[in-house]
Amino acid sequence: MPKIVDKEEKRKAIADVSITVFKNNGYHSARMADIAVAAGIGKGTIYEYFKNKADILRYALDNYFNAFLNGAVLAMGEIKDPLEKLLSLIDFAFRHAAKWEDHCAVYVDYFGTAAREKDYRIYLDAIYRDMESMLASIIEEGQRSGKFHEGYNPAGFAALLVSLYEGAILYDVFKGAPGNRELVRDAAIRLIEKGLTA
Amino acid sequence: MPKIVDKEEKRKAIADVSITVFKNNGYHSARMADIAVAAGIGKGTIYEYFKNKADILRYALDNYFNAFLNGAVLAMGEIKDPLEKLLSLIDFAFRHAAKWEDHCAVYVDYFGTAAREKDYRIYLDAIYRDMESMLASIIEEGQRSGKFHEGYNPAGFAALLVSLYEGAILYDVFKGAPGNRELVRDAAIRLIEKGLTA
Amino acid sequence: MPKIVDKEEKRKAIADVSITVFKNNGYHSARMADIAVAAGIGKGTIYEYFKNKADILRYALDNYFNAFLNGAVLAMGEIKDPLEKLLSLIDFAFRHAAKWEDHCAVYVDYFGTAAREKDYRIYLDAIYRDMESMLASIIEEGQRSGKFHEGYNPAGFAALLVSLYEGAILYDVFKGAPGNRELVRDAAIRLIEKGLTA
Amino acid sequence: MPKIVDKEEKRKAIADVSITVFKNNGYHSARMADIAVAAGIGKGTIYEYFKNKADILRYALDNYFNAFLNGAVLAMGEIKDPLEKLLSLIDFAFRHAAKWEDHCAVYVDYFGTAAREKDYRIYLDAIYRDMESMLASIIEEGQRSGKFHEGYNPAGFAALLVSLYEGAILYDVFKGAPGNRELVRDAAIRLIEKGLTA
DNA sequence: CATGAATGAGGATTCATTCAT
DNA sequence: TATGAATGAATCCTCATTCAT
Repeated sequence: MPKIVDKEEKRKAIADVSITVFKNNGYHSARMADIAVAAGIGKGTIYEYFKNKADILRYALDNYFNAFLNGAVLAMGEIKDPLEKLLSLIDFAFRHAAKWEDHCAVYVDYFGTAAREKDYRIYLDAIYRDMESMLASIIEEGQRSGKFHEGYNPAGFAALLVSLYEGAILYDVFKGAPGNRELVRDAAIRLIEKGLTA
Repeated sequence: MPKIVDKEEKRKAIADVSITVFKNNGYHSARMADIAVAAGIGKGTIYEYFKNKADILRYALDNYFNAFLNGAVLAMGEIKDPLEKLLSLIDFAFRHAAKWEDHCAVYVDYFGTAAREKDYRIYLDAIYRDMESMLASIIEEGQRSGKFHEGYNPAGFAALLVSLYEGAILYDVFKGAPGNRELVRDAAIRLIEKGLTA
Repeated sequence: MPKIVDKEEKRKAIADVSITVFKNNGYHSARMADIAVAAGIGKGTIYEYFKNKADILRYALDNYFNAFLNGAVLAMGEIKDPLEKLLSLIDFAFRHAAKWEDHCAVYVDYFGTAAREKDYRIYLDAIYRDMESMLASIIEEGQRSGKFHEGYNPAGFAALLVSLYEGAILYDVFKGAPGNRELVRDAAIRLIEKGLTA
Repeated sequence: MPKIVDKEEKRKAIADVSITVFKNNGYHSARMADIAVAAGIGKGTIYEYFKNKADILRYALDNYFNAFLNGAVLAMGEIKDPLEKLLSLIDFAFRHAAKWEDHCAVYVDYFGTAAREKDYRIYLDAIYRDMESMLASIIEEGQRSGKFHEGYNPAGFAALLVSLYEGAILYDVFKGAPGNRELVRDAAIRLIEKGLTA
């Protein structure tokens, strides 16, 4: 089934180009014509691969989220120690944000839409829930083994970690100052290490 | 003589209504007609008080930021102890976010615009810089007095705190789950207390 | 009846200011607010003196046309010789255009409107007819007395003179080059003198 | 492959229709919707061919002016005698005005705009300068050869001719009386012949 | 009389999407 | 499959005019 491969490949290519356009112009201001030009195809052709403008955004960020989830599983791997596992996850998360920088920038627009439109919301909700339960179980694990401080509510700490991550991404998107990401990451890792362990 | 109107009061009233409309529909989707209807005035009247749609957003969030900055100064007051000062600031910040819930929701859209348009960016940049330097000096103070751990880069920790705050706001906007804010806040305060102190 | 004098005086004052505004911005682009500011009165006050925007234009150019007609009669005075009479009229016409320079500039806009709207058209038509019959009778007089060349159709020559005058005004409005008016006037007078006399 | 369209042809078609609409309603009052309906196309389609409303006007009158300039050169052709050359030019000019009657009617609006907006002004200025220098050199030629009266300032006479022409066009637009154009033309030709020759 | 706050009809323009080729 | 010409719904904003004070 070579055709299908081609089709999927072109979908990805168009989505990648779109992300750049979205990043530069903003999702709302970006015109389909801009994408077509950037992708070197006709305007109509986009609609052979995507239902509409929102569909491109959705698809592109699907990839971003899937890569995160897959990468997160890989990052934790067979690590037994909960602290090590958590730190490996955090390390991966920051590397992921750096690698998918453009997607992160567009994520803000996606977020705004997602907060309002039901379908998007449900979808993003599920992702966040996944991330949080993943984190919460690590926290619980650490607390059970006596390595993490008992005072923390696992769900609350998980939500805190997600918040921190989202905030760091957004802030970096806005700032774009070189070295800022690393500064924040180092502070975060140290703080978590010192503050979470029993 | 014509009707006498408190221009500034009416500006504020329109902006307040607008924020609600922006929150519900999103800034981009919200139509000037929606605002006019919600405010119980004619479409044209809006333009007597604001140059354009963006001007309303800007004005509304100006108030939000100014209230934050003023409140932050008040929250720190005469507190000498750096930890107490920091915690008071954090406590205020979360209360501020709760009080200005609608503005927070719209803040995402503002952020997206600000990241792209020069004027907005400069303005928001200044606010962030203010917040960070405020925080960094508290950290330094704590480190000098030996109360805070020496390992932290003050600027990095300040950026982390801002990130965390922004992330918590955004996450809450998205979630909107009752009790979530408090869960995150408590975890944050405990983490900072435990992790930052020497 | 002092009130009426005041009212009429203020009408004139507003109309004069309006002509300047119309000249600078063009009739269509000029806003009632501009006129109010320029006149140092409130927007609503204009409507105490004029029915609407078009009414101001109409009134202002009424004055212009009336002054022309009155001045023309005066310029011809008791002059018996048809050539002298014609030249005196032409001389006056050019001086009138110079004196009412701003009105001339606005006249273009008026003309465009007049060409389209019935009421305006009828009015302007009457003025042109007056001017033409005035001129035609001078030509006929000159031809009867054997001083003007017989070959000219009086109505045709009158229309030519009006055309030339309108054209000179418009061209001058556009050019605005100093000395241009005089150059055209001298050429016109010489041409008419040489070409019209038998 | 999509429909193949001769862009330039369609541009011309839309512009032609627009001129009719402008003539009937006036440029300012004419709505884009009117043009679309008259052209049998969608409103949006106009913008595929023209940047905006002003662009249509500009394009249409570009054609008008270009046709004039080209026709003028043709009309003068290889004619040696300056009087003959001038009369041929005048004859052409009047025929041109008759042929482009609708454009002439719209020309008034263009003129009003051109007198105010810098870009338009520069453009129209250049055209007038061309016409005048063309005419002035004919006058000079005639004077050198002793055929034209020496008393005329060539530039002044050229400006007079242009004024007369513009005035005749405008006056005709306004009058629209049948036979008027010919009456004016005949008077003009006779006057120039008699008055200009030595 | 004078005012300017309020209004909403009106119009230019944009752009996602469709569809004939 | 690819295209881009065509479309019109959608929306911001302007400004002449009204009218309560």
